[in-house]
Amino acid sequence: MTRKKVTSLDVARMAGVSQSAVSRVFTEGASVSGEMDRRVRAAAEELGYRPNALARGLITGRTRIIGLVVAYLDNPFYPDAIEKLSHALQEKGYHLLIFTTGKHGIDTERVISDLLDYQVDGIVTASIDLSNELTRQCARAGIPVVLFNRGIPGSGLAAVTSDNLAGGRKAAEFLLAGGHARIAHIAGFDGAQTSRDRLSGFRTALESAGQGLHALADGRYDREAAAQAARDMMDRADPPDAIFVSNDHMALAVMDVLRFDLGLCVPEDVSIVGYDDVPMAAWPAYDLTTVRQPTRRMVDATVTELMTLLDRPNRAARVIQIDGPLVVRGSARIPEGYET
Amino acid sequence: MTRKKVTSLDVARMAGVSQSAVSRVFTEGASVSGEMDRRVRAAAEELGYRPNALARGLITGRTRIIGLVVAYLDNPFYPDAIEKLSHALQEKGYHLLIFTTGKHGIDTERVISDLLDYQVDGIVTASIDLSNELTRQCARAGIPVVLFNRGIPGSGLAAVTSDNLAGGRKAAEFLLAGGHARIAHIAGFDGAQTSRDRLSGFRTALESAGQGLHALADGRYDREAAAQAARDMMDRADPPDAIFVSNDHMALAVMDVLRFDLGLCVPEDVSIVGYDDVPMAAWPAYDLTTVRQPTRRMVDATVTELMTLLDRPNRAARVIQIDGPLVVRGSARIPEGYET
DNA sequence: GGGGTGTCTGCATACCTATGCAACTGCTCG
DNA sequence: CGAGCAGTTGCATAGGTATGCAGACACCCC
Repeated sequence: MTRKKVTSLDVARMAGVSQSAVSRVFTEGASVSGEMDRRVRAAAEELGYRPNALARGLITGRTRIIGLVVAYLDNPFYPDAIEKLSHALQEKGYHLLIFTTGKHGIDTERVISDLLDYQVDGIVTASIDLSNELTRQCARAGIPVVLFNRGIPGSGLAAVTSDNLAGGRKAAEFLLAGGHARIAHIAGFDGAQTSRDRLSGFRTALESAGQGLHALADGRYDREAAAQAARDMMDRADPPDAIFVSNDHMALAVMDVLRFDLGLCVPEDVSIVGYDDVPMAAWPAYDLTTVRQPTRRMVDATVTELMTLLDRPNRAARVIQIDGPLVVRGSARIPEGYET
Repeated sequence: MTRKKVTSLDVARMAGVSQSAVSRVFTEGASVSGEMDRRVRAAAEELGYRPNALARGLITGRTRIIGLVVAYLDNPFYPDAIEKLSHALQEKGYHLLIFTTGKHGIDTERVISDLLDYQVDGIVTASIDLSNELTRQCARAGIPVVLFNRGIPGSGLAAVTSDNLAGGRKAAEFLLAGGHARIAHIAGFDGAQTSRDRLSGFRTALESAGQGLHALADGRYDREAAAQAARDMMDRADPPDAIFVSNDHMALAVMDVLRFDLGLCVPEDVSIVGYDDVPMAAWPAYDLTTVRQPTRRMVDATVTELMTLLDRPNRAARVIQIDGPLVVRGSARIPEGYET
């Protein structure tokens, strides 16, 4: 019923040449005559032959597989990025092998083992914070790692993020220009450098304007936690008149709480600024002012860095920060002079 | 700097046993004495040995890799499903290798070739309609295929969907019970069986109530197309008073158009019913009445079917339909006697 | 004590391809 | 005309593991 697997040897026999010849025809940069090329390809076509990527990987030591380690996909920023990343890698003949960790990275250990078992050429992580243990293991195996949308300062690992410090600053300047007096922040997860940087840039800008951070809470990159944080903040004696939320995913939850739980108006009662510019931020139901993370450029940088490290494993890993604009919409009071 | 790769032979030498012994220790179901097991594992631990999945796959013919073919991830139903699918497969020692096709499946051919090159054990497709060509190639290679959230009748391929006919019917009955007189539908993509079934169940139910479909448009599973379709419908002399939209992703776009473009109220002016019950459907800004697709159960069924086909490739593929409830929220007029 | 049974182990080989090396061809150039 | 060279090709081997086969061993029971 189902045909036997067809190998390069089968093709060689049919074409009356050696197995090496077949291999060379399908190997880029090998020396093959036009005649040979024609005969082998004809035979291959007829038999339906395609080189076995595994056997190839076994011998070349390069599998053209990139491991993608990801904790969750409910923040729409990630599916979008992953789709683009997969496309970009596919262009270059690479593919993504997915490894999901628990939301709190419990089983990271096992995931890493699996990862190494598959002899992946490189690793991209997203929506996850890895332990030093992992770092060490991958370095030891000589596998390049690129952190996407996260960074671990001092780890020596390559990382691609937006310019989170600048982004936080832009949010602060915008809210200050809007004349807000009680400006709060709901952070992502205080173990994540990305979140810390956004906070740091935000706070610094507030302080240099002579204003302090009015309130601070941890939303743990989770809708429910962010919603609760917002409720708590608004429940205080002097609630904030503006909240910068560390990503859009949480910001939308905060807007829902303000409007539907507390009956407040955005931006009249409270201004909201998010981070990411996910597609939903542009939807009229939210119309969220937010700092854009240039997904495309971040993905391109990730791919470029990865390819570079594949070529030269010993080159120092780079930490790349890509600047993104503040996208002004309707969820925060618009100061004089700002274009929407 | 970076250590050499450590192989089973290295472990064997250190433990003073044969390479086969090492292999057996790491092979489930092989016969090994307790003493041997201990010695080998100790040596393996010390050297940091892990079996090479590629070499293993090459010889066993099973890679424990499942190819996932996906066209787009912007409909949040898919990221959610993929995350669950990845988890479930990981439990069983399998992993997903991603292949993205263009939104309109242009480069399906190349994708299939790549897929086969990697010797995947099985294939899952999502958000995509495959050509018969693909079907044929995979069958020929003896690789089981499971279509997720799509089905191709008569193809003989395994498929897991919700009960789309019943779902369409439920939507119709709900809208009929709500007393709507001009009931329209915005379909997904008329090449997709899933969409056709939803329409068919919907239309049949309307007709058996003596009512016809008031209007019909194709939203191509795309936000923009769906929005335009809604505008066109509402622009007619006798606009609908209810619209059943073939998935939530489009339904949310339709609600945005109605409210923000046309200044209409939902559900007072127009009732909206969606399909999927994506997380956002429950958000208060939309509060969308929708037919739930039980993602967890669909994923479980997909994994089960896949595992079964891996064991017995010749067993007939099954088409599995999983029933999901209508989740009543606030986007459609609620008839007497319905619980919210 | 011998034959049967069951458990472990090692040897040798197979899986499929890429590649170093040597041999061969046809050619140019001195 | 011979040396040298570039371009092709085949041979043989490597890459890391799983597994059939046969041998070794222990054990039991008659």
